Amino acid sequence: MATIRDVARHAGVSISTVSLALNGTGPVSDETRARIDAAVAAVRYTPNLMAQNLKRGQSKLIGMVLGDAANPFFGRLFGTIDKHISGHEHMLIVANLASDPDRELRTLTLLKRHRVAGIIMTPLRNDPEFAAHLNELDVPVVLVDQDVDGTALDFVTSDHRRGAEMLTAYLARLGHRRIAYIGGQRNMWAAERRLEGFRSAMAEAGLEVDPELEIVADYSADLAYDNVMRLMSSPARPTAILAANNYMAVGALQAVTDLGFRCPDDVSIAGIDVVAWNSIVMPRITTVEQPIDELARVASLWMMEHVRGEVARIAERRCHVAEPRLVIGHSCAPPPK
Amino acid sequence: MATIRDVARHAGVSISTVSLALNGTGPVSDETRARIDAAVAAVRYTPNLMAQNLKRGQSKLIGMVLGDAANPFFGRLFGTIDKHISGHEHMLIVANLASDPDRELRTLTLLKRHRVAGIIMTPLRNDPEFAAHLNELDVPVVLVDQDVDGTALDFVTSDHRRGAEMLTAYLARLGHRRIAYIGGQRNMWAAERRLEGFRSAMAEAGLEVDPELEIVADYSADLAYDNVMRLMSSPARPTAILAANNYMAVGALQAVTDLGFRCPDDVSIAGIDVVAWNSIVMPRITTVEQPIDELARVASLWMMEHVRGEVARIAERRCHVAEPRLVIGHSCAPPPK
DNA sequence: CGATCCTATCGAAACGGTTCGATATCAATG
DNA sequence: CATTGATATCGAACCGTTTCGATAGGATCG
Repeated sequence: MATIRDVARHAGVSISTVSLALNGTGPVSDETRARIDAAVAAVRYTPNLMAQNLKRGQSKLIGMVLGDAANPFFGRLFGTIDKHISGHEHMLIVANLASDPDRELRTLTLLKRHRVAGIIMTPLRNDPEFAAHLNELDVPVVLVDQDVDGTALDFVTSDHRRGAEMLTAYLARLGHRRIAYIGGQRNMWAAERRLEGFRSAMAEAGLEVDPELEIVADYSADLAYDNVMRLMSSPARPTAILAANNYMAVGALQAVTDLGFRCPDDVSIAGIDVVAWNSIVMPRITTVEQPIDELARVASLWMMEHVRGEVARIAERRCHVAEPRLVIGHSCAPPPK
Repeated sequence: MATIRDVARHAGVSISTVSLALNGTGPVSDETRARIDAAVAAVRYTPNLMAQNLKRGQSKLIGMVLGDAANPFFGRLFGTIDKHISGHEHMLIVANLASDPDRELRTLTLLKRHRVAGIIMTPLRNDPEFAAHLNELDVPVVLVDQDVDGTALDFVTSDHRRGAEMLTAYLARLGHRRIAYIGGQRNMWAAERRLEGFRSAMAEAGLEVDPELEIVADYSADLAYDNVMRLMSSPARPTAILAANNYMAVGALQAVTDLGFRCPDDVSIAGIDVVAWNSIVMPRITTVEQPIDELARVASLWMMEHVRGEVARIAERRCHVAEPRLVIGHSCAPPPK
């Protein structure tokens, strides 16, 4: 592969002159510039970014760590962030955790070895050991969707608590009293916020939470299916089910359908963050949507500010909390008499 | 950030010894090794991959170019490829074309500047100019899903033609004679194969294709919606609709539903590659599924063979054609009397 | 006309590693 | 005891750039 030396030789100038000409730094006569351009084309020169970055001390690479690439939420998040980032001749190194928290530390280390200019991530873990690693990483990080307690990193999220509140309050207004909640892992930040929102809205509506109806299903459709099967087979079954993410809403609807119940006639179902294909799900599920584009825009913007050194590393952490949007579908109705 | 020099100074040895010890190349006494390990921990040394790669002449980065990150097909493809690749301490630089063919060349150039060890891509363009660029790129490339005529690059795909044939034949067996086909862009490789499959299966069944019922909707849900609205409003409306991808199947079902028709009673709908949420779409759409995991596995395997130099650049191109799977749902029935 | 200042170009030193060819030490060999 | 061969370590060159300081020629100035 052609190097800058080949260009210099071909154009009959020194390599420093080639560098000056190509980067537009330093004065170069028009005639020399023309000869260099011709040489570049002749030897098919493509600057070696690894060498440039090594010399400049910073790479034009930004790490992105996704919780689960198969989930459309992350696909849209990545796509939109890529749109913003790639305009600045940067590129994204993307790693997929596949919902496995054990891969998280190893992934961060690998990204650091690549000397990425920054990392945008949706963390899975939220514990002191992980927070310590994050703090010692010495690379700008913007967290998206999930916070990590004990760090002072920029954080962009939608208001998970408020989203759960909106849906719960909506179900309560319809007259439901026995509302089941299918939640995510207990130690994950967003899951905790959603659970808080559910509980607070229940209390606000003067309703009691039956511990039997508060399920932890780890964001998995299968676990949600099994649990809803069990719940709905009990005589004290709920009249409404609130699922904390899109997968679990799918699992819940499937279980309800398989048991021969009709939704929303026999039981109402609402879900958080049911994206994309929701438009053709019958019945269309009532949901709160996360404003993914807004999250991506702010995260990219802040990351580029870090990369350009426009924000001091020690500066106070920034938080952006986006408002979720309640989308009424046809999966909720007043409870059966 | 600590360099190998810091480690050497701290351990009281030369930098070459540190390198030999850390890479396990060359003999190092146990005592020295221990001192070096201690020094690494003390100065918090992380090897600079940019420097290593520069010296070694090859990066541990593999480029991945996605047609449209928001489409779950690409999310799952990326996730599975990442699983295979990252086991070999490689990482993926991912770029999203967002269905815009104009970004394709620029993206490839940028990846080449990063000196990626190889590129896995789902191309959008299929024209001689693009093929020429690909041939001159001088980087191992594995194409997935879409071929580019005029190149001899490794190619992994599912049998698009056969998938369309299976669905068409299925509809014909149910008794449909007026079958509409909603296709993708005419110049895209996979779209052409699917169209071929539709036509061949129609001929095979002794059915005539009404040119009015062969629609090009560019893989867009909105265009499919508009076109199906028009088709179904005509007196000579079809009794079955075959959509060439998941988005268009959704658009078609939506249009049919909005017009007050019932599926499958009034009109049957089948789609290619309706993934993920299909399990709760009511009615569940009959579809052929692409074996994404198989595509990802073979593509990763071939790429790693290229990276390790196990396959000559001039070798004959390899093609892997995976068999799609017909998944019968509830969206198809015999035509109304 | 000598001093001063651009302008255009160049040589050489980095950047942070790897690796090849010394060198030094020491036990085994004939 | 001189030779040989491991074993452990080191110095220096190199990967492909950027960039700083130096140089040389020509125009401008007092």
